[in-house]
Amino acid sequence: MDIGEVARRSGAAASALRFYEEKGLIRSTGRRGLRRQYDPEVLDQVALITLGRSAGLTLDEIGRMLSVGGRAAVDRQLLAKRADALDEQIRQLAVVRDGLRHAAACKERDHLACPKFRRLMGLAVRSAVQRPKSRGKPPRLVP
Amino acid sequence: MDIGEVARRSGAAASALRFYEEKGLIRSTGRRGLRRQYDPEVLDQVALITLGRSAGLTLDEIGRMLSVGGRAAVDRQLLAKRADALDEQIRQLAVVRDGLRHAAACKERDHLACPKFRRLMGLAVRSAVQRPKSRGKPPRLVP
DNA sequence: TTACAACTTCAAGTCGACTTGAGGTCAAGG
DNA sequence: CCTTGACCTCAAGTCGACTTGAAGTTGTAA
Repeated sequence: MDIGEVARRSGAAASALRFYEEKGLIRSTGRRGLRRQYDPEVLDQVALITLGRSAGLTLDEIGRMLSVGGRAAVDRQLLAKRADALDEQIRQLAVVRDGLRHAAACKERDHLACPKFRRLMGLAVRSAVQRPKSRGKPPRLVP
Repeated sequence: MDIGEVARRSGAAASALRFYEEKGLIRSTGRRGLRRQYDPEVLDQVALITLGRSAGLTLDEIGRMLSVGGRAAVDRQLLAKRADALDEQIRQLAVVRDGLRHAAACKERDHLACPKFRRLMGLAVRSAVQRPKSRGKPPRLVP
């Protein structure tokens, strides 16, 4: 397949696909003339990348996860560890979400005066402090 | 309070606080010499900013909520929408986590070839040709 | 009074994930 | 054969939220 077809079928821009390839997240099978050719299986990989991106993972993280193809038990440990880290990240996001949801529902005029909100906010802040700062573009939101 | 104390107590860097002030998200009460002075209530505002940031709001959005009077004029719709977006993000993270966890346990060398993994990832079922036609409920297709 | 830590301003740099633009190549259809 | 549109490379630009660095000022403790 040409890059254009991959783009059409995956929803990712051709420029993004070139970028992924440059970063080693996907591979083309060769060229036809100048043009990159891709196997259909690349569609799965791009889908995985897209999924990871919308979950807020960086391309580096995704790359690391993709690259552990059936290797040793070391990698199993690594994978399990990453899953645990995701659990933690999910927990933190849930706290923030609860805070937001309460703020949206609370009748209190000034949210900063609501004890419940303040408590939730405190939690969110504390967990935000110890989290690595995520820079760059925020995750692509799925509407 | 000096900016340094606000930084210490809020967890935000002094440079970030100056940045927030420049953007109109917080206000100093004046100067002592050159130095900005802050009221303690700025701590609440910074906490709110931090909460909003970790929920994925932009400083502009947060600024709009903070800008009306001293009270936080929170946009409930926006907050609810953001909470929903967080739900979605959490859902996607959970999918990735489950995939990782499965990959850690699965013997398959190529995870993309494993049906269970594919199902977890919500990937389209591959090559229907080589699998027996199932009677009963057709698989739910993920678009 | 002097040292110095803590501030100040302003410009420029950084990070991640791409996008955009200029200028060039090429395969296929008419 | 010629056109055309889809591709190519490479450099630079973009966006948000800060950070960093240089160069200067000042409150305060010794």
